[in-house]
Amino acid sequence: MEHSKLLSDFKDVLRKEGLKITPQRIAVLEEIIRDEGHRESEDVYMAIKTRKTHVSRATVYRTLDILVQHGFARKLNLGDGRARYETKIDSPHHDHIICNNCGNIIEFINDQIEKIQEEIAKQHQFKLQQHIHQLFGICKECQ
Amino acid sequence: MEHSKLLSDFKDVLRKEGLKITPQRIAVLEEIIRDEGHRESEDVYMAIKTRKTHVSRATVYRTLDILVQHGFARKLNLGDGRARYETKIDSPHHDHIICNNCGNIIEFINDQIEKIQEEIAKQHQFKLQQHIHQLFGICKECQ
DNA sequence: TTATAAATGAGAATGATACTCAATTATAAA
DNA sequence: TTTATAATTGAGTATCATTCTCATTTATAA
Repeated sequence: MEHSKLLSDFKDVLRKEGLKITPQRIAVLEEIIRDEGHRESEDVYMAIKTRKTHVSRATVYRTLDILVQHGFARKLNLGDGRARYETKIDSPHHDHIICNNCGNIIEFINDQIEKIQEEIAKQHQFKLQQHIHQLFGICKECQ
Repeated sequence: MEHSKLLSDFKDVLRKEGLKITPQRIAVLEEIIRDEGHRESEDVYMAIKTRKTHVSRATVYRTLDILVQHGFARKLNLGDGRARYETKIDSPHHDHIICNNCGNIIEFINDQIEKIQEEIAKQHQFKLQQHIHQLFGICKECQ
């Protein structure tokens, strides 16, 4: 999606929610839609500081939450205690393969698995809301 | 598996690893093979204290690690910051469906998904080691 | 321009888990 | 059975990501 469209969409969301448009919030959005992969909160914080925008860790966390809640970002839990954030704009649903050695993350999507998941949920009379599907192993480079 | 067999298997493992057989370690094993579902470390700790065995949280964590490392228990990460432990004895591989409302956990296994996972790993030239597959939704009782 | 409610940020709080190290204990050897 | 000793334990401290607090600052509507 076009950068300016995205920015104005975000501003619209903020306005609609009665939230203020601040340089910090814009900076976090910009950093996430930069689309540089699966970013930790600390990464985003440091990147913004490097770009000379004054921001705090608290605000980064708070803004990342807003982005997730409004569909601009996706939050992932890789089980290592640090959340990762990735852009959700122009990025269809996918799951992840993670290298246990170098930490490299590859995305995958499989329609058949998605369908089977729905069936499993139905079998157990669950109303499916989200899922986590992560494959862990050793990537080509690390073998 | 028979209780006494399990106990002696555990003792064998400890001996083989040069680890000592202590009442605390036995107590943690007993608590896990009780098979009362997906236990938090704190649960296990409290249960052991209730049974009048002197133990500390540190030892519970340390022993759960030993159990996981030697195939007596499985550790799961449900993304809420607290690890869960379940017996792995006589319990074939399975994944989990978790209710977002009441936290109830149901196990599932699907061979087709397992097979597809292997294919996906192969496609990306990953040597698959583990996977996490969790479905989250609202269970029958909570709808 | 002003009034004000919301946002920010520095630092403290939190909570699960890991670490430290002195005291205790299991075990192998005598 | 006793002894020597290396491993284990536990109380409390440390860690680390994240959240919270609240005084100060700022965006925005009037």
